[in-house]
Amino acid sequence: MVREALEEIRRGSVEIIDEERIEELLRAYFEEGREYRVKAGFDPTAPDLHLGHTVLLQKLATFQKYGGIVQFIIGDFTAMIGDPTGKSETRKKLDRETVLQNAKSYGEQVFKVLDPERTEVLFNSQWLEALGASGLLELTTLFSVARMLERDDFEKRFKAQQPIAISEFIYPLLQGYDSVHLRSDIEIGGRDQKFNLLMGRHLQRSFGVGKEQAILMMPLLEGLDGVQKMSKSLGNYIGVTEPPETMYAKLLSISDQLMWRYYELLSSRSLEEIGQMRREVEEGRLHPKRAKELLALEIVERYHGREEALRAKEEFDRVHKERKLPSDLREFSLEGPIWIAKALVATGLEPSTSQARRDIQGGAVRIDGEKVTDRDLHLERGEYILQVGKRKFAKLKVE
RNA sequence: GGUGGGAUACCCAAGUGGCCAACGGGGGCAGACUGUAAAUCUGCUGGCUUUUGCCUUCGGAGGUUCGAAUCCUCCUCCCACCA
Repeated sequence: MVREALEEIRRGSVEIIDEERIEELLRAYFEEGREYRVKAGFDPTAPDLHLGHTVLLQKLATFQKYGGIVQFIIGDFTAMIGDPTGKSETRKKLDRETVLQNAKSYGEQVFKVLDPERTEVLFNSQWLEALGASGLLELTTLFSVARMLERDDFEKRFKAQQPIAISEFIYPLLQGYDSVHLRSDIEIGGRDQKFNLLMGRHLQRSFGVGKEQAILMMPLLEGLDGVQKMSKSLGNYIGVTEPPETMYAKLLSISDQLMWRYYELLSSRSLEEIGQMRREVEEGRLHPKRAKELLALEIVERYHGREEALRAKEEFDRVHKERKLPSDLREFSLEGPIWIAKALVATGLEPSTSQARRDIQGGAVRIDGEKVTDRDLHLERGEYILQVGKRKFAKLKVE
């Protein structure tokens, strides 16, 4: 039992510090039903969770299966500092109302993965405000500048003679203090969080609050491009609130190589099963696209349910396999006669008439399936199906 | 605080009076090939009632000039070395 659970917990992780502690906690749970606390921190800004975040959430959910109570921390206080990522700046404190609103929105997204019954949502301003200047001062005596400078990005910036605000030194201390205050048994975070996570252990030791937390680090999920980490600003993400069709299509567009990565980090299939599939694909007994479909179905189902997932697949196949029109064609009605480039902009298929002209020139535009070659084409009264590239369609009625 | 260097399109980066809507690379979009995969090859990559035309853009504001990303003045920001 313990071994199996541990195996599942280990899956996909980059590094675990003090694995014995986790084993201990699991044993205590299986033998005496004793629960334990697993902490993870999140940004208080408006959440728009994508699959990258869910890697962490799913790991938390695994812990919930085996006796873990998740301490879901919304870092509304620490956000004022801004985690030192090198280029970050001090951020403004969000007002209470916004924070609460964001928290609510978090809940809506997070509980598709987490069990609400086994989750405590906490705001760290609650105890960090109370800490006060003297408390903060005391915290700062527990760690040296030299050790602080060991942190990767601090070290780099220091060597490169780039500025480091003193407040940035405070960030890890506060995050670590969260663990002291909450008596966390385990903290999980991204690989990039190692220093901060270790701070939790250090401070727990300093404060003598019992055994130090174990640490589990998860990798950052690569985005759709397969290279950079998934992030909203890079536009290579799949949001958990995106419609099923979009999710499905995005998942099918990832590379075959990346698919296995997603399988490992996002699928709930066992590693054996995944390994089996992979062998079959390599031996040519299973089409890679089929494997990708299964992955896409599983993930879409998680956020939208079985029916929606199947519908998304059907829709996708209809458009891309059978080359038929999507079922939910957006319809527009315009005064005619109208210049084709204008029509494309009006229907939102193109951002500008200049771009439209270029795409027509490049052979990317079709009307009723026929490639448009005349850039000056005008549409007369009638109904048309406009298409740009492979995926953008609109129905246009010219009056 | 002193001295020097820099700011160009999504990013990097050329360009030092007209040939510049601005070389090249990355990224992105599209086409071919496919499985809307990858790889590869090709085209495009400021906007405009319609393009061998017009308008806007080279940190900001003025100025010189027939003409400026390029020259001058002031301002803002960044970097390096020194203190």
